[in-house]
Amino acid sequence: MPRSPLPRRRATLASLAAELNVSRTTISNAYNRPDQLSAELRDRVLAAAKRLGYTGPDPVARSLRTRRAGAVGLVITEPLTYAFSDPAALEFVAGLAETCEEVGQGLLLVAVGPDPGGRGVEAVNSAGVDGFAVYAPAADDPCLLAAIDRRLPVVVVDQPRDLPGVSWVGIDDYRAMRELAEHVVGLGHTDIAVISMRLGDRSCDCPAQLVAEDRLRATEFHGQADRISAVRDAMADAGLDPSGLVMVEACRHVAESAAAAAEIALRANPRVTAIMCTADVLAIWVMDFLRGRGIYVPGQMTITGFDGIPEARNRGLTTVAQPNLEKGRRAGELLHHPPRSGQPVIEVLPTELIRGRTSGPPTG
Amino acid sequence: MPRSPLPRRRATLASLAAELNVSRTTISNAYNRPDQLSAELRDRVLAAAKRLGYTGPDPVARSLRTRRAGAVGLVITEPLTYAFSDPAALEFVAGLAETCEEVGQGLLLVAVGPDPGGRGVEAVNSAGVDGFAVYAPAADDPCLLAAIDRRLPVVVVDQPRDLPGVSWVGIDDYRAMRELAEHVVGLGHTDIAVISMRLGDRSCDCPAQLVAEDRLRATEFHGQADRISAVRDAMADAGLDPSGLVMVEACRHVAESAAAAAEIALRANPRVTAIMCTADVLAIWVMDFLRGRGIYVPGQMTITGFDGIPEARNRGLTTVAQPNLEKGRRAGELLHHPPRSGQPVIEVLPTELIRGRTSGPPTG
DNA sequence: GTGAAAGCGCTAACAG
DNA sequence: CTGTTAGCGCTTTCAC
Repeated sequence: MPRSPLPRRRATLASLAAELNVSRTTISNAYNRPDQLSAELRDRVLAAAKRLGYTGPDPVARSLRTRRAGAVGLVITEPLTYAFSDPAALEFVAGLAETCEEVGQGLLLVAVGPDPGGRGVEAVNSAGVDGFAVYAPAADDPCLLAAIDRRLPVVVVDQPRDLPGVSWVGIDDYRAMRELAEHVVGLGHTDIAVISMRLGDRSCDCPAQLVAEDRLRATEFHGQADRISAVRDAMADAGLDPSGLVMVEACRHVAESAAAAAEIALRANPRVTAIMCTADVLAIWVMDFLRGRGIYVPGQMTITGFDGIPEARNRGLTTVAQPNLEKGRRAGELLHHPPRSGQPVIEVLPTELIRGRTSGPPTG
Repeated sequence: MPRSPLPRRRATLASLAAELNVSRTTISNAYNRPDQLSAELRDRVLAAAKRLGYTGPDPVARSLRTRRAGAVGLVITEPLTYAFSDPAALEFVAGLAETCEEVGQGLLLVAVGPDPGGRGVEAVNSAGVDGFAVYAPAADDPCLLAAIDRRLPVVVVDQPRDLPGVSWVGIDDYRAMRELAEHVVGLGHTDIAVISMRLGDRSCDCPAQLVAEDRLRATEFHGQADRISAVRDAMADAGLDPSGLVMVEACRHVAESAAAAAEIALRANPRVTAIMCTADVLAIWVMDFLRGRGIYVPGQMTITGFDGIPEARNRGLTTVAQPNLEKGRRAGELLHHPPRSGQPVIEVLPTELIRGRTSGPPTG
């Protein structure tokens, strides 16, 4: 038998079989069913593999054959840089990653990119995965639709909630924000502003803007809308005029946008004594902005957040905590062990009101 | 032609071709080479695809055929939860992710898990990727070796640096830390401690421990060792006895471990006036610990970090900043466009000493 | 225990 | 512009 010192071409299962004069099945078994062949033969196979630089069955070919990719996909419809700047999102990813680690699956970050329409869909369609988690997309996001079309297990996180036949993991946004708003209203605030994340597509080119009634009604970000509605309802229930609520959206997920939103809110109604943000990062950015303006929290301004990220706790932010890590874990479990029934699962996680040091009664 | 209302089986390229009475090539072309067929035919194909629920060529089969997976793998040899708790690592990931986004590649987080020997290697071997970035592994980490054995483009990040034939991206740990140490020594400190990340495998069950001379020499974490050596050399050059340097390793990547390390350092030499940490997170945890002990920084204790994470800047930490995001970007570029020569690339990124508010002269 | 046969779903020449 | 021909590297019955 001629000895090939350095195989030019990558070794394959077939070439190994040829080298050893055994069938391909035997090589396959050596890797996948060690009990199906003698230990001695197996050792010979493994030795030859090492000699030829064969590192085991090609993952792609195996996936094609077994129809299992060994990874789940995570679709985040924001640019990854933004996503990575929100600890809440990060905690979710960590939770999801943990479950992947536990079951030995990979986690594929699907590169959606800034242009969601074109390449994002393509990326979703060409992801070699066994299922998708889609993180808080707009209800009409093309990537979300593409993921669903792949007909793999999908779990939608946070929003939209009402997709037929699709599993969902999230919280009760309305109830959580309602409780928080009642706390704020209960403190005696009558002039309130709410600052939300963007409510429309990414085409908006201003950093922040006032939210008109119909924009709120038409938004594809139901979670954000629910949180805003909760504030209005809490006001109405307390006998305040909900139409007085100043609504501003921070169009981009950066500090400048949040600052601009705060500025707009204060300008829209200078008597505002409480700013409720729909995310802790927003609240923190707003607080930084206020500090620059010499406005004290909570003395002159009550600030609330949403999410319960570590930094919020450190800074004593009044907020609603949601179990972000657990959300990731639940999503992972749903993906790794899809319900046999094929029925979608709706999983509402608990939230907890945290009365911090950033909320207090309004000052005359 | 019988019309199948709801195809039981997932539609394939072949079934679409049969349905339309065209060849498989034509279908393939409709997706991959739109210019190779008439617009009219292409529309018919796409329409039929939609009708049959065909979302385009199966990514796995395509990968097998084209020999390109469309994703790069990121191997982090720490449990993902730890990795996600270090902003420096996160920035690296963000940079890498950005480049993936730009070229439309996926980013596969390879689930190494807590047990690196067994399943970790398996995970690396079964990752369907076109290349690996391996983040700061021990020089003898089995996953690192496995990644290299896959014979795909590999770029090692931070350490180990001297792997033959493997690209590397990182900084000059020795020089960076040397400069920082000279700053500290220059302030007049003579009793110095250094707290490093773990230097051995994960089997150590204490939260922190003193580092013996031979452990330092034998560690597989060359980057950490270089940083420690730099401190000693700076001391020696200033006429101090480097053997007086208290060396402690925080065995786990958590606050408790850092606190324990600080405690050990202070007990080993109560006259210590400067604690140099090999990571900003360590420094921050140590500062939190000191605050609890009522020890003021920098009045009673000088603290330095390493990495230049945002929180370090916010807190005025004296540290060495390294371009973490850029590191991720460079790694990504190397993976997406491997040098045609096949020659490995060694990329040393610049660092910058940041004199913050946590270092000052020692108090008598 | 081991081997032979039959594809998984797709793309890349190369003819027409 | 369209079709034919050959696999990519592997797993999996099913016989032997």
